[in-house]
Amino acid sequence: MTAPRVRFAPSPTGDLHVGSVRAALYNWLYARRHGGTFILRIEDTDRERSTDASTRAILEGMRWLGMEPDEGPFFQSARTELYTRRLDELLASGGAYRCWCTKEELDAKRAEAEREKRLYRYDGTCRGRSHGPSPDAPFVVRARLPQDGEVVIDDVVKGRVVLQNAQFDDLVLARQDGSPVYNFTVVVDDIDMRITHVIRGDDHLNNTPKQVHLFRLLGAATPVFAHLPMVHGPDGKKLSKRHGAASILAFRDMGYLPETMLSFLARLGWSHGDQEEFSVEELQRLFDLDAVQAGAGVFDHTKLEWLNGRRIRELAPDALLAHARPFVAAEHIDPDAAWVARAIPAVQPRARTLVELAQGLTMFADRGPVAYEPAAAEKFLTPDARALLGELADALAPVEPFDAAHVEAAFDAFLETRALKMKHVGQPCRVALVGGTVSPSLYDVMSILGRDVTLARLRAAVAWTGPAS
RNA sequence: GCCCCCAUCGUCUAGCCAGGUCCAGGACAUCGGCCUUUCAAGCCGGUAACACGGGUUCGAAUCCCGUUGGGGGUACCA
Repeated sequence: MTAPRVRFAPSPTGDLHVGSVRAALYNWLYARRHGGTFILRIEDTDRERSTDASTRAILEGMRWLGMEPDEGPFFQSARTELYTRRLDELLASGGAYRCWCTKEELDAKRAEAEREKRLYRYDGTCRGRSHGPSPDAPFVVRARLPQDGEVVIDDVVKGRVVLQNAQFDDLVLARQDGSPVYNFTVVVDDIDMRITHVIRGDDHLNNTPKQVHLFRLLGAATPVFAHLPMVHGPDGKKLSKRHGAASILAFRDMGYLPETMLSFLARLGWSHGDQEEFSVEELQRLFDLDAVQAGAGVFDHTKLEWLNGRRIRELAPDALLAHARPFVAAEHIDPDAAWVARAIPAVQPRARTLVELAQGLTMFADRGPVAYEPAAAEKFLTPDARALLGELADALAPVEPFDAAHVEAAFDAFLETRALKMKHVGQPCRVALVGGTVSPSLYDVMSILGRDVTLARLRAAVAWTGPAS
């Protein structure tokens, strides 16, 4: 087999959808797996709906995920000359013809067909016409498609699909203003770019027979087709914003790692035995089309979180911090502060997203008096406990160096001399230090806070006088 | 309406192509337990599925047909 050439061909009409990203991923992985070429093509033939912002979002999303194209990005809007040339060829060969039917006439016929509950197809009025009602009458260009017989598509994931030609219109190739239409530009470009495998969402399956005819009309061999199942939300409908998030950049902003998205999306609709987590390198080595699922899958946000948590725990603290910098800054914490580096390992096993990681850091920031959670303070900062905290502070004051191991030793000694158990001091101490009942290990908390802040917070608790009101 | 696609635990899936090794395996979630200074993490265990109906076969989750359900398409959108 010669090296495959595949493409991701999004239209820049909105956010980069995770379903699209998965299609891009499968193309990219297929290319990597088989030593092929991955091409990015922006299908912006619809001038009305295409936006620069959307193009930027596509490029940004692809870069974030590390899926850089080997060729491109190509913009269809810059390739009109090619389309015009191929259109002229088709017109000359009879593969296409001019159609002077007006939109109004066609709409009327369509409405009539609907009224009579007939299947509407273009009736071929202009198939045999050589000229219009007047020399300057506007026209569209239509493909001359076979009216009987069938097309067979041997789809890699869907299997053998047979469609009757009688169902297809003579589709429009170019609009009245001469601009080419999607189904035509796709085929022209797939030929021009020597695409060998068309891997895309199965919402395009119905377009495929028309495109197969265009390949033939243009004298080209058809590529291999692989139609991927859709990605649905929990309600079984196509995933969209109403399900929370559907844009890849939204997931980035929620604190998911790019590797998490790649591993998760790859696994949604594809599998390799029972393996649940994949590195990018493994995906590139293992991925193939034969293990792609035929049925649609539901995007399971919960499992994504679990996977991201796993990934966060695996990362080296400094690598994790590198990913988390913008999220840390968003919590008004300087990512370069020395204590941040100390705190990362402590909050790391508790975070499922980078947002949670950054939030977990806030309890260590020195921002004046600790704000106690009312219920926690009331329950644990009893007079007895507060007295103990004062003594604890005195016991801890001389610890040197003030790291987790030495703090723990001093803490144990304190407990022993007072014949106390951790459960008597633990939670009061935690509330004094971070304001609530949940935190990393106390020894870690204290060493991260440092001697001064630790002692200050402990002594502040001693002076606490009950609920403010 | 018509056309096309799909169908294993709540969810992602293994098994299906080459029928028996499957009273269906893994993972997320959930429930219970262990660990434990809290919360996580980790470990152990439980609940939970072959959509339905017909065939074919000694034997079907696996093959065939139908039904039902879901999704997609039906543009001078992509």
